[in-house]
Amino acid sequence: MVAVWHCQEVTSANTAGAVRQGSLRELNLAVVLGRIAAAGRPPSRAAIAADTGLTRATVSAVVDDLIAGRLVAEVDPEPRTGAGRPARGLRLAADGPAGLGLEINVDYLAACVVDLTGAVRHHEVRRADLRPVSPSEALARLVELAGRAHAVADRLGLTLAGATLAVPGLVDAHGLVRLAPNLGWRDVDVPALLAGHPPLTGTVGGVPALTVDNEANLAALGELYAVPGTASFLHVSGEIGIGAGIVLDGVLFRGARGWSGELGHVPVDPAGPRCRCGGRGCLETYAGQEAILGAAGLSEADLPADTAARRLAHLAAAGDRATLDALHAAGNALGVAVAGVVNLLDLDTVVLGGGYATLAPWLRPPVAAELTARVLTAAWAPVSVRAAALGSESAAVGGAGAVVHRIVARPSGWLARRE
Amino acid sequence: MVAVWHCQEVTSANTAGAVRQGSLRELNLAVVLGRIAAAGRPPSRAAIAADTGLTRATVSAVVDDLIAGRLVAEVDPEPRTGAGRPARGLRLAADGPAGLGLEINVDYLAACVVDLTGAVRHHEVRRADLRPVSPSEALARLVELAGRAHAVADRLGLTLAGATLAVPGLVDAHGLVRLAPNLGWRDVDVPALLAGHPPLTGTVGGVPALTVDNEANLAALGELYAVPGTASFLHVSGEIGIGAGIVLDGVLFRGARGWSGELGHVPVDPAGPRCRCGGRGCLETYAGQEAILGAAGLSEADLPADTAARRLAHLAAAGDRATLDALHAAGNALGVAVAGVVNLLDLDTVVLGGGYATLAPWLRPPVAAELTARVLTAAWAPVSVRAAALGSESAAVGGAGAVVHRIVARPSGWLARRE
DNA sequence: GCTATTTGTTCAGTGGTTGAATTAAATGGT
DNA sequence: ACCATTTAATTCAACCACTGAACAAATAGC
Repeated sequence: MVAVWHCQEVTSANTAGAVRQGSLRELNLAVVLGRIAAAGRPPSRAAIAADTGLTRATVSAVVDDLIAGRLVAEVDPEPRTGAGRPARGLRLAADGPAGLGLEINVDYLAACVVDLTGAVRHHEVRRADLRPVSPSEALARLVELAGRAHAVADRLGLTLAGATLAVPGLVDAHGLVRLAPNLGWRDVDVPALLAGHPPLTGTVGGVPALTVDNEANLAALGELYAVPGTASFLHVSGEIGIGAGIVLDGVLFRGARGWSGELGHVPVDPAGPRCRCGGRGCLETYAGQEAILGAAGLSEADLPADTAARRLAHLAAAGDRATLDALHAAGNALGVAVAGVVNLLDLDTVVLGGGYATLAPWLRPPVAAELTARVLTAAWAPVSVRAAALGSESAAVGGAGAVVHRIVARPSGWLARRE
Repeated sequence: MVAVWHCQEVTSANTAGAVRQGSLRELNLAVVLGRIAAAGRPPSRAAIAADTGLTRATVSAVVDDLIAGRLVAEVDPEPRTGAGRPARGLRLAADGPAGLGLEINVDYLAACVVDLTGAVRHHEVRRADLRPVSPSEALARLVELAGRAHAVADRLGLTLAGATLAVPGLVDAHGLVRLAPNLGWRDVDVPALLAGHPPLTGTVGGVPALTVDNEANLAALGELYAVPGTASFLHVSGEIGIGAGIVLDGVLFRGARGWSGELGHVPVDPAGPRCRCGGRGCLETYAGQEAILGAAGLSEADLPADTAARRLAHLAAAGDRATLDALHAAGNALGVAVAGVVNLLDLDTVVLGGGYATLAPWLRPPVAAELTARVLTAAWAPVSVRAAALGSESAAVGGAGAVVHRIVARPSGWLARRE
């Protein structure tokens, strides 16, 4: 039996439920570990105590638990000025639990290992056109990559605490891929197909070993973890479809059924061309990959899927008029749609990810212009538009990051695991 | 000194910070009170214990505190079948703290008192055109209504625990009304103008006595409290502008700066008429009050502001062709814009509020049709569209409800108050 | 070397939950 | 009418985790 949870941010231990005696320690483990994770430089126990309001005694006890559980390590005190016993710095352990990030996309498979500190310790991409490959065959190849990642993690002294698989499609709460149009998948029961392949089976520390999630969502999480400081943003992911990952206050917003983020079918012009969704003038018909390629005079058949964005960037950099115009038009349409979202949600940052990251130099100006013109509060608080910091690896890294992020947010689960 | 907080949902006691010894009780007070509030019929201590996982001993102790603090009352056991000592039912006290809801709008002032159970115990509306009236004069009149509400609350044995003022405009975190275009207000410091007018001054139980918030936000909250069961929805409020209150998992979403919900300027047609925001073809130019009136052949000057929606409804009910067409067109545009939001946020319910509530019989069909056509997941999970349950009183009631809701969410603040 | 200062640990004390035993109040069978 | 049964609520010793103060450790400055 394979247990799979839809990847879900665990913000606090069990706020919803009752608070038992032991929850106190459980919550404070999370609080202290969170401070260590958030701190710029390794904080001392005393600093954490002053910061949280807990006593130094309590913080020491909590930290002992965290060190015993290999979540935190002590570092030598950094040279400090002034009198007093030097503090021992605390930082997240780089040899404790780690997350395994996996991705299946149209033209590649990827696996990576991210440790508690968020560092990518291993990364492997295997290019291959997966559209003609059956789901079970694709997953079998993925298991190979996962196995190698597992071996590398062992060698580095890391313990894999869970895995997240990114797929370009709608995923339900049980890890069932409802629809991944570009892969040609429909109702693929990933957990069932992976049954019996550790480390992708069973549970780790009470949490299912594998979660399956949408690629755009995980890419947004990757961006969140990679660039600390921006807690709320819209991550627009331009591929064949256009997905949006919405991060609000450091938490990925998923919607009632986990199907949020469909930006491609926001109407841009009701009299525009017919869209495959049945509507007219959806954003996708202006700023989707096919639309941009078409406007630039290229046909999708000309080139492998993975190089579309790079090909366009190459042409644009060379000054190709048709391409520049196509990108400008796409940027305008994107700006119109994103402005609506920004007005609605009062966001202050827009991140161009996926294929758009490559094209950001040409998309950013028209997008920013539309935002300035259409966002009501732009005069008071300008909206910043930037390219994603991570490249195509963002979804896998985001998935792996989600695993370790969950441990940091609720360390008690990891500490209570049977070794 | 008047202390004002921007109305903010307090979801849990102090999850962000450290958990002290006393927080345990603090959290469990909230948990137990929350169960009592959420339960359909008065639950017994034993049922709460079974439900939360706490022991009956703990629940009894917690309930004692709640009863002593006049937040909970015991009711006679309801006739039950089967053996065993009958349970004593627990319900929210109807004679404890209450919330004062106030509203200043273009053509009326309103005040209401809502008790802990959510019942509206007092409601007064005073119609008057407030556009020519200065802010201080308008607030002076509001203080009169607040005074009467205070007197009524006293007579009913209720203790006012705070007040919320709804205004049709942008409000910042300190209660400063940045801009209320339809009132003609700009940078009005409401708390300063109300200084010295209890019960609108100072703090109650550690929480500022008065919070100021946007009317559309509070109307959405009113809907949330009035119709239990729908935890996530989009509340569209059609007045001169078009505001959207976004409720996600029972929490009003406010955006980074509290300025979320601007739906009126979602683009519907980039080639459409110019909008006062500077863009083109914004939703407001199709489904705003003026637009509908214009399309129906009426001019705004013809009628007082408050009757626009009712006048349109009257004409539509009488079968007036121009009005029916105008409403149909507005509904279509609204449906297009809302479909984008629903796709983005994966919502399953849309509530037509404000002026749209009156016009719902005519707006609902085209809105629903557009949603069915444009929402990608509509085939799996249809989106329900319905009129708001509360009428024009929704913002005041929602504001008062927010006060008592805050107490239910964190009873320790109320219990710790100096009597 | 001595004092001041800051860090981290030890330890008795306390608040709040736990779990079992006890009391309370009803039903149902004989 | 009486008693066993059943469920509700309270009482009480035990225990767990945090508190606060005292103490030990480690450094800078004089």
